[in-house]
Amino acid sequence: MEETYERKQGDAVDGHAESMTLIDVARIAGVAPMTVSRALHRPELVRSATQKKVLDAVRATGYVPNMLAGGLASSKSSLVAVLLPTIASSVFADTVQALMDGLTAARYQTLLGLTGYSAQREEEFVEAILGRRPDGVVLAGTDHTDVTVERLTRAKIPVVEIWDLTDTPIDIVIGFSHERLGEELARHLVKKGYRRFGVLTVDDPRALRRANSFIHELQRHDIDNVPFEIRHAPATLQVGREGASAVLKGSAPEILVCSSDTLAQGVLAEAASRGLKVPQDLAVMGFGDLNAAAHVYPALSTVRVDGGAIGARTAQALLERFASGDRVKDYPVRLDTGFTIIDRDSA
Amino acid sequence: MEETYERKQGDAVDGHAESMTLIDVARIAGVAPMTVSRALHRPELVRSATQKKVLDAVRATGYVPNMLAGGLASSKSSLVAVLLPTIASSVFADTVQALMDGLTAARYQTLLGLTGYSAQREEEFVEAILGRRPDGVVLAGTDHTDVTVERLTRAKIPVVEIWDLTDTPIDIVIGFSHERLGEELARHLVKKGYRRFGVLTVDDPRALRRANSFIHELQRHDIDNVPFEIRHAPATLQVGREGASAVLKGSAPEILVCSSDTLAQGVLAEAASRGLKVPQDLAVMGFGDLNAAAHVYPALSTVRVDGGAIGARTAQALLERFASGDRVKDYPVRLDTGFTIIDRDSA
DNA sequence: CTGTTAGCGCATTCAG
DNA sequence: CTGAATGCGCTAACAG
Repeated sequence: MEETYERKQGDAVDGHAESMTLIDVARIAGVAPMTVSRALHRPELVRSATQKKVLDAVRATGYVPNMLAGGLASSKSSLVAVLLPTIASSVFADTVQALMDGLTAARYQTLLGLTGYSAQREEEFVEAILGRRPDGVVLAGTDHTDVTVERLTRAKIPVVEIWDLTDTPIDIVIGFSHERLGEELARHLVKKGYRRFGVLTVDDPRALRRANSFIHELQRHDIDNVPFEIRHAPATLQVGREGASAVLKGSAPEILVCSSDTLAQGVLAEAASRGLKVPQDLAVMGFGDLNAAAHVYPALSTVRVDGGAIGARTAQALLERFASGDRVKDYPVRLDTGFTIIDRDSA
Repeated sequence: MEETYERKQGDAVDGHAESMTLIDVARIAGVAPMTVSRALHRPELVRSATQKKVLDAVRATGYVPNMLAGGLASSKSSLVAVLLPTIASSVFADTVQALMDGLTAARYQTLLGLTGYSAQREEEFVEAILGRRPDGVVLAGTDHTDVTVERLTRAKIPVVEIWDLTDTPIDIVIGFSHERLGEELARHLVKKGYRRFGVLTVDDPRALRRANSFIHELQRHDIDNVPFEIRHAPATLQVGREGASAVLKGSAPEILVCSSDTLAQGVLAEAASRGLKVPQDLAVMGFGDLNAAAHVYPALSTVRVDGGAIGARTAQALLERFASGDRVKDYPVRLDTGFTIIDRDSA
């Protein structure tokens, strides 16, 4: 019981904590290594007196469990990989925040990868990240390379595709249909009486799909030759302003539909500088309402999506899978988080 | 040489890739496990014929190296932990993007933690994250709990504190002095002739320090009782608008100094709705210029900081440390990235 | 250039 | 409730 250990107790605190191991702690606590492991991870299996000895030893040594070793031994990494195109566009900010809040509360950590809208880079990230043996993977969108899909499928871990919807998810999909959004928006605006449209979008794939289905639906209502301006992502105020200028140069739309609120705010600035009244002279439609822009610019219309809900649901879905012990897909999940058209127009 | 392995070559591709190990690959390639490891990580040490055999076997099996095991054996995780208050404020977006670009190019992966401006949460994150044995840690700011500093110091890995400056960094610090910024801005504006100020800030610690030193410097110029409005982070357009309204209720400043451009844009919206001309009736000062807002709103003044440079320098500093093999601090780095006052006022 | 031996730090599985 | 044996998958260090 009374192990003789040479270290001076007082000094142990300043010792080489980085080299402290479970065995060191066990020796100092006078118990077996396995008991230390239990005291740390499953305290209910350990007598409280033992528990105390262990915790004292942990504090004295500054021991930090090595999760590489733990993960290797248990085949559980407590890691979730998240692959996003960018965080610059802030479209994903709420989602990431909610997702990480949920995961962190359950003691999962997050490995982040920024793919820049490139399926190729996504593929490389997936390969690199799978090497960490994450317990789950979250990725934006549903367009991936075949290799990406195959690797993810093989990994036999929960995979969540977010911010989009598909009938053939890899595993779980949580988001909304960008095609349907484009269509419904077109129908809504046509019904309001608009006939002359303009479209301003960045080259984010999902934004393009919204825009294409929007324009396609307009065509079904005999509205053709819609001015269509595409700019490189990320969407900034300046891109919005310049894009508006470009659209207005060749046409005189009643309403300019933008791929994001940031773009729409840039359009607002351009309209103001031209003395155009919004929405009377030019109506402006954004997308996202993540910063509640529609509250600040009462003339601004937008399509609101709940990024936070997507993140929260994603965390929830993952945690359910983890808890169920089924690391493979036992049931498909396809969650439509929907969207809301917020219309401030007087048309 | 000619190992007899039972698996049908063609079918191996559809095999249980998740259970494939270095030994499986070695057997199929007809070499020793160590040779597979070399072929994968240090190809220059392997004859190209051997190299080919190994790569063929890797492809055939869909083998994905287990970095948990590799990290455990080599004491190198190729992981960098990044702790930020939030990504919602977008202040860090450019920084993170540049940082990750640099790290990814060098095959380091990023573990992200969102602390929400809480030193306590940061402390918990540091403990949890150190368990992964990251090769480096990046954290925002220089205000940490004693425990955080002690743990980080003990870890004996490069630590970079960013977006701030201090004379007593844990290890490396890259950013600028928020105190100096507040002072210089105050002197600049006083020199321009302003006498009636208003301050609108969110409760981000660094924003508060800028605001406090700004106000303190004003006092040295005999300007007292500056209206000072503090709102909860994150900074949104709406917070800016409401905050402006609050400040303008009790005073009539010539210039309203805001803790971010987002806030400033909200102020612009409020000014517009009140029919105030900017900057003639009310000048507005932002901070960041990360979205190049100053290009879009010519009346908006701001203090520009280069978030991307901070991220790029951070990646560079870390990679240098990694390359030098010195995991401990061999030389202190204190890099002032500076700031630029962009003044659009006609005062 | 390639193989062998040893062990990284921990958790699983059994005994007690 | 606690302990001992074993191995997770890989790489360092050496030997050839």
